[in-house]
This record gives sequence, C-alpha cells and structure tokens, in this order.
Amino acid sequence: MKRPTHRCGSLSEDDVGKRVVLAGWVQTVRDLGGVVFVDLRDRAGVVQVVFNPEVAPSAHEVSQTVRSEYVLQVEGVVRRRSPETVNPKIHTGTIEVLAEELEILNESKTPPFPIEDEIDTAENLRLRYRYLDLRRPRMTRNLLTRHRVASSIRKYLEEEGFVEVETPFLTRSTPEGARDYLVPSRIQPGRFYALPQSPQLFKQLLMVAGLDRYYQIVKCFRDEDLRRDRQPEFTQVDLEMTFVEEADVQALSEGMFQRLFHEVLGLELQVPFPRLTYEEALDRYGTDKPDLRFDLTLVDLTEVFRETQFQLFARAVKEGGMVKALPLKGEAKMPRSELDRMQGEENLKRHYGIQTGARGVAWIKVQAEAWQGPVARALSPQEKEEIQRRCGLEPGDLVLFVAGQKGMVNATLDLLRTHFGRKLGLLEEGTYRFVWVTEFPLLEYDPDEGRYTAMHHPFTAPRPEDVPLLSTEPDKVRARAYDLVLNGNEIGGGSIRNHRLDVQMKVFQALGISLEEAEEKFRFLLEALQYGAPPHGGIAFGFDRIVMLLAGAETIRDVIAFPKTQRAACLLTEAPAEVDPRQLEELWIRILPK
RNA sequence: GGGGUCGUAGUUAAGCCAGGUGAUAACGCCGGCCUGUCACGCCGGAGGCCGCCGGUUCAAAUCCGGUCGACCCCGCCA
Repeated sequence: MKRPTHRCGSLSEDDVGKRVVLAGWVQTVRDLGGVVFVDLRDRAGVVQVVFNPEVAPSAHEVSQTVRSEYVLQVEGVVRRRSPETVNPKIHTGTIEVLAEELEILNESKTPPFPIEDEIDTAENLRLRYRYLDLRRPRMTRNLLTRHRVASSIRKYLEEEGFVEVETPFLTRSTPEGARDYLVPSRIQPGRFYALPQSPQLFKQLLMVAGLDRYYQIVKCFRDEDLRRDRQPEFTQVDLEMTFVEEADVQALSEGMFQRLFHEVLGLELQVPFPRLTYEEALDRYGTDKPDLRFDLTLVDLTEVFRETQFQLFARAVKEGGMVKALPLKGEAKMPRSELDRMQGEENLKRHYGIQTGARGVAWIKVQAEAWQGPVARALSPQEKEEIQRRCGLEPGDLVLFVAGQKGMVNATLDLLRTHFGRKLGLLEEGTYRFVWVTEFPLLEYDPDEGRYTAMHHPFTAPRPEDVPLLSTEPDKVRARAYDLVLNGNEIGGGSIRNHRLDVQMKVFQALGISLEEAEEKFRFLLEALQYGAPPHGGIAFGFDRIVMLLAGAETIRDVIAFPKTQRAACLLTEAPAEVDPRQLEELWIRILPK
C-alpha cells in the first residue's frame, strides 16, 4: 500500500498536473461500458476518478468490479475538466483524477443505508451502524466542528492563564443533585465509587490549593432520563478562578464565546451579553431560559383582575395564583378552530404538547369596533382599558390568557410563546441570542422532601446582604449564581462559591443537612475551607449543547460520536449488557429478582 | 412513573379505519448492454414469518390484548 499524498476532497485546481495517490471509499460508480467514473470519498469530501480503458486497461478492468463503500487506492494525475463536464455541485467539480493504477484495499457489504446527507433512515439503524453513519459528510463535519470548538476553547483558556487539571472519575457519591452512576469496589466489599456529576468539589479544592485558574473539558455522568439535549454521559467545559466576582467569570466567558464564534462560525459577537434577573426572566418569558430570538413577552395582569367579575380569573387571583397574557400582534385573524384547540387539557396535550395542568387558554380578539371572544363579554370597560394599556394592544391583535398557580401559568405561557414564536415565523434563523440569567434563588422548596434544596448546588454563595434571611425566609435568599442561555438553551451555569466555613455551614443548615451529615459527607471540603480557602467562583458549560447549536444539529446525539438511546442503551455495542456471574461475585453483588 | 408518535423487502413509504385476489411502489441490490457520466441511461431479475407472542374469526399486515424496540414531551436532570 502506498501512502496517500492528498485527501480526495482537498484537491483543487492548484493540483492540476500533479501525480497523486488517493485512498478513500467509493461513493458512487458510474460504469458507462467503456469509461468508468468513481466518486471517491474521504473525510474532506469527494473527487471524481476516471478509469479509461485506453489509458490504463488493467485499472479499468478492476474498476468494473468496484461497489459502494469499497476501499480503494488510486494513483493518477489531476487534470482540469473540460468546461461542459464541470460539476458545480461538488467542491472538486472543476477537476478529476485520471487513474493509472487501482488497488482494492477492501471490499464492503452493501451498506444498510446510503452514505449521504439527506437520508430518512430510522435513527436506531444509524446508531447500530454508527461507523457508517459517521461517514456521512454532515456527521463527519459535526465531529470536526466539535474538535474545532474544543481546540478554540483550549487555546483561549490557556492564553488566559488557565491550567488543565484532571480530576478523578472514581469518586464518592455526594447527596443532592442527580442520581449517581455507581461503581462497585472489588477491594472493599459493599462500598461504591460514584462517577462525577461534575468535578465541582475537586475544582474548589484546586482553588484552595492555589492553582488560581483551572479548566477541564471533561465527561460528567448523571443517571437521569434522556432528552433530545441530554445524555447520561456528557461533556462539560469546567472552569474555576480565585479572587473573582460574578462579573469576572461572565466577562471571561463572553471572551471565550467571542473567540469561539469568530473562529468556528466567522461571526462577531457583541459583548457584554444582556442580563436578566431570574425574576425578570420568569415575569417576561415564563422561564429561566428564554429564547430571545423573538421578542414576544408576557404581561402580568394579576392586579387588573383582583376585583374582576370574571369568575375564572377572580378565583385564580383569590387562590394566590396569577393571570398572565401573551399578546400576539396582528393575530386576531387566527381561526376559531385553532383557538378551540387550546381548550381542555386533552387538546393542549394533543396539539401543543402542553402537560402543565393548564385546563385552557382564554383569548380575546381586539377589533376596531369591539373585542371578541367569550372572555371579552365578562370584562368591565376599566379592565379592558387597563389590559389594552399594559399589553399595548391595537386593533387586529390577539391576546391569550392563562390563569392559575404561578408555576403552571408560566410553564404554559412559555410553551405557547415558543410555539407561536416559531409558528408565526418570528424566529430569525442563524441568529444567536445570548443572555445571562442572574440572581437565582439560592434554595427552592421541595414538597416531596418537605425541605429546601439547592437550586444550583449546595456550595453556591448567597448574596452577602441576604445571609441573615437564611434562617428566617430561606426562599428569599438570592444566590450569587448565573446561567448562560443561548437561543432558549441553558448552555452554562456557575456561581461564586462559599469560601468561608461559617457561611457554608449556614447554607447546609438551611438545606436541613445536619452537622453530623455535613461532617460525614463533606469532611474534606469543610476542612479545606479552614486552611486559607480563597474567594473563588467559576462556571461549567454544556459542551455538547454548544456544539449542537454551532453545528445546527437537531439533537445532541448528532454531535456525539457514540451516543445512547433514550433508554440509555448503546445500539452499537449493546451496552448495558449482562456480565459473567464470576464478575459479580468478585464485586460481592447479587442481582435481585424483578 | 406518566402522555404521545412510530414499527410492512436492504432503505423509505402505501395498504390497516370498513378482515378475503399472487402484499404495492420508489430507491438500493444482482445480471446484461452502453466511452463523458455525476440522481448516468436502457433491458431483465431477485428480495417479505407485515417487530414479537397470544386471542377473536371459516379467514388477520388489517380487529383485540400483551410484549419488545426507536423517537418526542412531562416528571426527573443541584
């Protein structure tokens, strides 16, 4: 076998006249009886190879036996195509390689699906033959994009003085957070390691160690249910810095994305990114990860309806809930049939995928002469005036209302806002809208557990002025936490951490973690905080999600070489699999019957 | 744990609601012809336990029950 001198897809008119050796896979064969054309593909693209019986009889003869996905080595001369045979559809369409020698390096079975971008093949088949799926140019490109993103981030962080430090995968399970993946210890029967959900505590310890600026592009593991943008093992860009406050981490992050977008997409990002507090985000968008590519905003009308005669709204307000509206400019033309599809839980689920507990969506059509819709009749003139003012309504507008408990109202309107943002074509493709969401609550009440849990994680620092509230009104305490949201996707989150033992202990106390429990689970951290722990903070980015957005992929799976299915299985290797009973015995594990 | 969509040649789909004739098409595959194609073309051909198990029926791809698998969503994901 000779070494290839060029990549097929990288040849250009600059190479005309050169003698080249290529190796690649057969994309297509066009056997015209005399002359045979083979499109040869490698990771860079395809080039047309010509086998002419008058030029190279033996190569031509072999070329007639070639099939899809055979692996070939071709030696020949690059030449310019005559004008009428140029193919503008491929990058190398102005040239071709006139073959002189051909060797079949390997044959191939007929692939189960075509190796090309526009296929309509079931994903499970693609996953089972992932190595073939990854030969498709789009998938190859996704992996190359992933590599470039990682490379760009590494360069940036290194230039900013960050040190890459590896942290253990075999570590201990800590309470709070996601379900752990456990690894049994053979040497210590009955004990288990946990795979890290993130290197959180280790990076904090590295700050205590004085490393000052740490980063890692690292796998994390969470045993939770999968989604389009969630995998049980995923990659984080994890970083931590000492002697910083929120703004420092944010500015560093903005610089990272500026560079990334410049290098990978050729786009210049405007910084600083806009900021929204958690409260503003929920108020205006109904979610803490708003998609700012369209500027539909929600309007809180709870106060307008405090004394209303309209019973549905009145009851919601009286029961401590809220009434919020989503005004839609110029949508009074929306057909009644569509509005009817928003009535009843069953309809909302079926037509909008809304399963928030909302029973229906009230609506008003604003017309020049009168307001239309069942709700309109029940409203007083003052109420109408107030709604018009707050929503900025003009004739031709449509207003959707949801009333009830706060969480349900926001969740429902978030989904409706996103639905109509897309459906009404308000979404500019190819735009990237970043936003920082700040001032998250430190804690949230978990009715199932009957206690407060950390919204971000238990090591997040409260805002200093809120510390006294920890023991009195825990849900009013704001955290020094921040999320980075891009086009409605949470792509990163971080915080300033507790570097002082007394504050950390107060947070544990608010979380209902006893002194004994804290000692047992976090002894190493609590000790470290007593040996000169510097103020520090950081952030972790969802690397796969970032690549997904940059690559324009529909799912995180399309930017991961070997992803898992929704049931957390690898269809290629058939993991998870049963193991030999002797392996279990060594690990002191017995499987319970179902 | 829950809601939804889907499963028929290698692939993608039609047929299923209203059970009954050799289960249909396109692409792919195989063979033949063809010296400038690039969605090559033309001629011919092969290919199916209709996901699996069970039930109803004279008769099941079609109706019913279960099961397995893929995807989307809710819960969950600090």
